[in-house]
Amino acid sequence: MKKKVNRKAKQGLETRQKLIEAALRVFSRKGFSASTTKDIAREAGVTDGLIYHYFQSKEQLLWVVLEQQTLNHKLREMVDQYSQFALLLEHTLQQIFRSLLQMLHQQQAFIVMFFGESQRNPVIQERLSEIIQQGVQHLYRLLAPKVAVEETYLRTAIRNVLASVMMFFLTHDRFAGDETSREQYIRDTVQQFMKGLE
Amino acid sequence: MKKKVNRKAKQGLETRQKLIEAALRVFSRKGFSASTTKDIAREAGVTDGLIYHYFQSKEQLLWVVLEQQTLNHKLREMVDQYSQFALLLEHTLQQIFRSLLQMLHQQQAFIVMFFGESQRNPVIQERLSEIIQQGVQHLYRLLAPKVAVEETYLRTAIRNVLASVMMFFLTHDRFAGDETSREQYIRDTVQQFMKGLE
Amino acid sequence: MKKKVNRKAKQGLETRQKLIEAALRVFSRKGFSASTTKDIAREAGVTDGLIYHYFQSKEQLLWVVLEQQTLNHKLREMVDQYSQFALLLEHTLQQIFRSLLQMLHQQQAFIVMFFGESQRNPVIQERLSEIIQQGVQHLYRLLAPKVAVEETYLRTAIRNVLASVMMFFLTHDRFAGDETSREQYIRDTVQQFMKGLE
Amino acid sequence: MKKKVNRKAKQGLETRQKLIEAALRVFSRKGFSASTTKDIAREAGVTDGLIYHYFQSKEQLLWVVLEQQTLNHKLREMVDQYSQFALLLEHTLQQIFRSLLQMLHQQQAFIVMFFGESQRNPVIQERLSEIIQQGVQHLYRLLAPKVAVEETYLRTAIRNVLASVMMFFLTHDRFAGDETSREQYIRDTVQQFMKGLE
DNA sequence: CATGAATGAGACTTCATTCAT
DNA sequence: GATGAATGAAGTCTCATTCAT
Repeated sequence: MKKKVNRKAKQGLETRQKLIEAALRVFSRKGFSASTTKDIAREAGVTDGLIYHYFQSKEQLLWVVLEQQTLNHKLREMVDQYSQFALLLEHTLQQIFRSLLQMLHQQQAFIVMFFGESQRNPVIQERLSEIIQQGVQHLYRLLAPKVAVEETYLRTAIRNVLASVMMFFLTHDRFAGDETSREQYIRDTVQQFMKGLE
Repeated sequence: MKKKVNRKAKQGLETRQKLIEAALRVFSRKGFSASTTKDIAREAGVTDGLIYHYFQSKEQLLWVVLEQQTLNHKLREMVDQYSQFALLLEHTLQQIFRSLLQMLHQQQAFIVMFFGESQRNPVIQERLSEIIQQGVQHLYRLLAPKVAVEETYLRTAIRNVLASVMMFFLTHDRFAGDETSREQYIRDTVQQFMKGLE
Repeated sequence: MKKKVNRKAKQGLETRQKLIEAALRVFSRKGFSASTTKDIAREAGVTDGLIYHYFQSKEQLLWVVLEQQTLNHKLREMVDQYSQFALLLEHTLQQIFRSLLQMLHQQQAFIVMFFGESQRNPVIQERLSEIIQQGVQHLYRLLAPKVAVEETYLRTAIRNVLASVMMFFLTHDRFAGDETSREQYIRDTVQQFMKGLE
Repeated sequence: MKKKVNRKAKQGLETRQKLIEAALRVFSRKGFSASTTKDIAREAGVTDGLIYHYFQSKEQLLWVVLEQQTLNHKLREMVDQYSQFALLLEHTLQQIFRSLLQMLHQQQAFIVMFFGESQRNPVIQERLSEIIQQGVQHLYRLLAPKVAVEETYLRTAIRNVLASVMMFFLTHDRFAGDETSREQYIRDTVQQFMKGLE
């Protein structure tokens, strides 16, 4: 008896999750407005109407997708991971940015969509702001003990370098995906960043 | 008789331009997909069907809007203007970024839309890439004679700082529009940039 | 030039009117909720979407239908018409009720729908109340000079007899449409009504 | 074992009844077509699918609701009750109508719905006709021995006065529920009715 | 008996586009 | 050049109904 309920409830949650992930993919691919509920349902392998069993509207589905999104969980993991090794700070940062670019590359479309929708929805804007805040914070914890600059200045520097990396892949990396130039970019960017903190 | 035709033709061009500008505003506000031709017609103060007298489709109207867009004309003007004065390079850059932020602030919505659409349309992507390229070029011409670093390194630095400024306003400036923190940001960013070129 | 505009505007109004009349028929036949916009469009001989060129929603279309409805215009005409002849009051009333039953018969479905919707929409309720009020008023003007009873009493009597006639056809007339029993009913009802005013 | 089955069967009947009553309320509130099975299930405090365990369709549920409905059971009780006392006929009728109005007030929405559905379903129409017939019959039994008029005439009078009372509450009583005017109405209506039978 | 996930037809509505005027 | 009526495909969402558990 109990089992039955559990199994059914579990299946429900699974389907819900399937829908969220499908929505993430479709929204990323086409943008929110151009995505249709039919697209999402097909992507999730269910029928149209089921979306509305789990979500009140297409809009609310977007919110859930964005809420669940944790772009900077991975950033945190990277920071934690690489900061264990007693590397030169410069090398640590290179490693982090290398991974970051890879991650961003996978989420590229999603991020652009996120920005686009934040434009016209304050709730989403808030969420985006929050995520960026946290991303900066992760790097700040790594760097603060190791460099001797004022807090605000350091935060600005971090924010700027994150922005740069993001823009790099948004505007460049995806066109010419060649390894060499990416490595060059990372080296140069880290160098500039470090010099800026001297 | 000739005059009449001319006047009519002129009026036609005016209407066309009115439509392009209206489309720019509406696309910026809502994104391409969520904008309706009715919205655009109303914004331009004409009736529904007229768009199709001047443009083949809503899509083509977007192309025309983007083609006409010259975000970096203004950047060039700024560079030209400020580089005349024999200011410290640092002050020149501060002036430029100050103006740039102001300009970006006005075009914010449009830029986000541009990015969004570039995501799913290669032609638009190309156009965006072109514009960025040119923007970098303008600053490069200003800086190349004055700093002693390798070309690629300098270009990367410029690209990065432009990206930073852009992101700053996309994610921060619009929330807290206070003068002080903006000035602080500009000072810090220019300082980092200059240090990175030493 | 002027003519063109006029002709087009006129055609627009005609289509609008066609839609209102089609909606009246369909709503009457099926009730508001069970009527589909497709039904209405087909009944009017146009395509689906056109409804929304003229009306904001199905609901608003209902309002327009009800606003335009003037059940008691005809009652007024009857009263005016029959009261000219120097008939016995009894005969005049018989004539009026005879015509009234005929009219109600044609509008039967519409009236039931009207009642049904008034149930859950205050605006419609108001409108219904208004129409009844006016209906009573028309008969009141005819009778007041000719009978010697108190105003409230007379109004109640009129309201009652109108209600009776209405109910008669709603619950009876449509089953057994035979002439004889209808005539009998009219005679009896008028007689009761007159006696009640003595 | 037997007991268990019985208990279960009993619970089943209870649930069935709960559903019927819930359906009655929801249908009354929204009309048949605008009521959803989900509404009904929620109103009954059960889950969606259960309705289809007890009823074949939403339509059939309506039939069961209407079959179970006995508007005139109460009328009969009233007639029986009040006719025991040796009151003046006029006072008896006033009492009856007073109670009737109260009852109608409670069932108002249901009645309108009943009429509405009878419009488009012959089976329901039949049922409505039957109920009215019986209502008239109850009053006829009370009055026939006490007044000296022809049968058809008396039946018409009863039918009319019932219709009046019904319409009164449908179109008036619900707006202005004040005691005084209701009492006035009852007095006037009974008076007219009695005069009509002289 | 009871649950609620799932289906799929179809409802209302929007909107790019066409075209007669 | 300009209007706005008309089209029809497609989109979001609802809902009666089924069924595995």
